[in-house]
Amino acid sequence: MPELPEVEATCRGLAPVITGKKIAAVHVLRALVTRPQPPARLRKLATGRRIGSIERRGKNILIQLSGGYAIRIHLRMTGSLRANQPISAATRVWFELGRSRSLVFDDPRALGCVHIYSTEDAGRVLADLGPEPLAAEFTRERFLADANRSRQPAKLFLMDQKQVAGLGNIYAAEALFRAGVDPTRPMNRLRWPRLEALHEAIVAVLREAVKSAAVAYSQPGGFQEAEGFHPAVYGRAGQPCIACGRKIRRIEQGGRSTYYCPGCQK
DNA sequence: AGTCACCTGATT
DNA sequence: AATCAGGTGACT
Repeated sequence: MPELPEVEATCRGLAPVITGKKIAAVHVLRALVTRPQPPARLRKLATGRRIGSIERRGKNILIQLSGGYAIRIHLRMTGSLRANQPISAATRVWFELGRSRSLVFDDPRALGCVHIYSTEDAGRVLADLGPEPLAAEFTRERFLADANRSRQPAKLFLMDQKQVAGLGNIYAAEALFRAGVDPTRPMNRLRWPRLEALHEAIVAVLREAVKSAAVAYSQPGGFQEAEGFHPAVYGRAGQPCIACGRKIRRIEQGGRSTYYCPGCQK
């Protein structure tokens, strides 16, 4: 599930709950998720430190700790991070925060990861990420310049974390639909009005999604059903386009599904 | 630039 | 039994 909006909602939801808490103990139930770092490293380096902040960078979660260390968590496809939840079969790592408080990383597929770095190393690890689409650095000018430099198909460009940080399969497809851009179109062949529309669509789609994700995250069950976000194209192959009525198509790009409207996206 | 491997669970 | 999944890094 998690793309930028869900990760953002996770951080916002957790910040007031875990900031300032001290990590009393670390339990790594699945060594897989700390790989290639040994689980003992996380245990040793995190235990006893205090949580200074929790922030998002792209789809990464960064938990800054006292003493110049940071935990980086990536939820990948099926990870989730919640406070004061009972551990389950899907729990891979959990942190005791004292007074029976906890921070629990669940991930049924175990594709996600939990690493600990010195603050400088954390910076290096995240250095390759492109601009934050919801920050001031994501200007039209920068987007235009980056687009002109790339021959990638538009959908793959949007999902490339080095180009824009945080978009995944759903919101990339939704932004392209909203801007009327053919997902297979090479980025450097897009011209100004369309490119500006795409820039705006990215920001608008993500802003809306962050709002509904924040609501969904505050629900007891997590993100699950309570979602207020209804995709216009994602997952709707064969169904009529909400704008023109033509059938939504599904194609494959980079080994993943792309959904788009052949009428609206040229 | 394209394909695969990493994992597991849900759906066909 | 086979296919699919909202992500990414390491291969060719």
